[in-house]
Amino acid sequence: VSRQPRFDRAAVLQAGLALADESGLAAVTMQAVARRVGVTPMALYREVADKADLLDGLVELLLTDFPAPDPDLPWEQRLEAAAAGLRRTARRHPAVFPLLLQRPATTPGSKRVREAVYAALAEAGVAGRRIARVERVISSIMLGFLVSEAGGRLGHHSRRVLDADFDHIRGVIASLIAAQVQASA
Amino acid sequence: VSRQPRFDRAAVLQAGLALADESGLAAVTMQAVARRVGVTPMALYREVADKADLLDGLVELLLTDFPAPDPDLPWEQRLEAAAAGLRRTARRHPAVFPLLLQRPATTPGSKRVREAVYAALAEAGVAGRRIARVERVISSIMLGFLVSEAGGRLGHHSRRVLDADFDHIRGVIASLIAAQVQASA
DNA sequence: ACCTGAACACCGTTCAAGT
DNA sequence: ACCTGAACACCGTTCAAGT
Repeated sequence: VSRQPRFDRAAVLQAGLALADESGLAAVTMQAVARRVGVTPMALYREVADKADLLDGLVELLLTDFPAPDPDLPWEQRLEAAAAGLRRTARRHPAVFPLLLQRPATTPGSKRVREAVYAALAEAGVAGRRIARVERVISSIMLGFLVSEAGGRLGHHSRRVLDADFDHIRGVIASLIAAQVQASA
Repeated sequence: VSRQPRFDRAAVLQAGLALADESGLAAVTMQAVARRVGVTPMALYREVADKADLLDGLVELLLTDFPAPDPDLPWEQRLEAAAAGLRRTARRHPAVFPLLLQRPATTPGSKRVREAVYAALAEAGVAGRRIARVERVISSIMLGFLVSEAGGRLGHHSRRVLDADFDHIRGVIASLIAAQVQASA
């Protein structure tokens, strides 16, 4: 006689993300998540190995909720779409977003995004042996800016100022790619 | 009759930094720091407002222990020296370093580094109205890479691979500055 | 099979008390 | 003036027990 479970892993992660969005990462405790799910803290351990696993799950949520760009678009627009999507994710989940920079990029979600960038770079004409490095440099630049922006390191500048900063970052990445295409010819 | 204190703020921060270096940020608890200082946890509250203040102090330690470049050098070499110094700090204190990206850059230590970059950019020929933005972009790029490297996001690549990545980042920053000098002329 | 209650070792922080 | 002891509300996690 198997009773049906009253909640699943998705519900746990959803509750954790909501808490982080509302009250910061420190508010994501096993007890608070459990209360939100409507269950005792110990029940969470069925869906989640421990707290680190819960946090890993939140990062994964950010990465997978984030839409894959339409593969029919030209590579420039796919990269633009990915950058815009990542920025939207950062703005929506500023408390969790910095964790992206502190965990190994080996999860399915981060692999999926990385492969999309690889494909765009190959299509742009970057030599195969250069692609992995270019992706590491691009993602470091992009995440560095977005975490700075989301974490408030840059101070409370107006949206206009931050948008202009973001445009500069995009320009830097575009000319970096152009230089790599040149070097690959 | 004023007894002389058995420890000061510097000793508290030093103990906290040592713990972070040896065992990670999670090991920096008030109790562990106190044990290391040789005192009860409550005694720390004389030197430190609370735990957040302790962590702020660690970030500040990183920023001030970091050497100011010789002002007689040409601006290119001052920026190179600053980049190299920051990378050495990141490698020495990988657990604390990511916090640099998550706290407002308004402390004396971060102001000091920022002003040094401002001066170098001005000397390079970047227009005054452009300087603050260029600094925000440069520091985001640099910190994004260094936190990725220190935090292990990039995986366990060899030192040679990471050095080459770092060279690419330096190149990106150099051509960004060149473009801004051009636009300022 | 799924969830809970009780328990453990720890955490940050307060406050009155000791010297 | 400087530090401690006792206490509080919380934390992550375990394990045996309930249904």
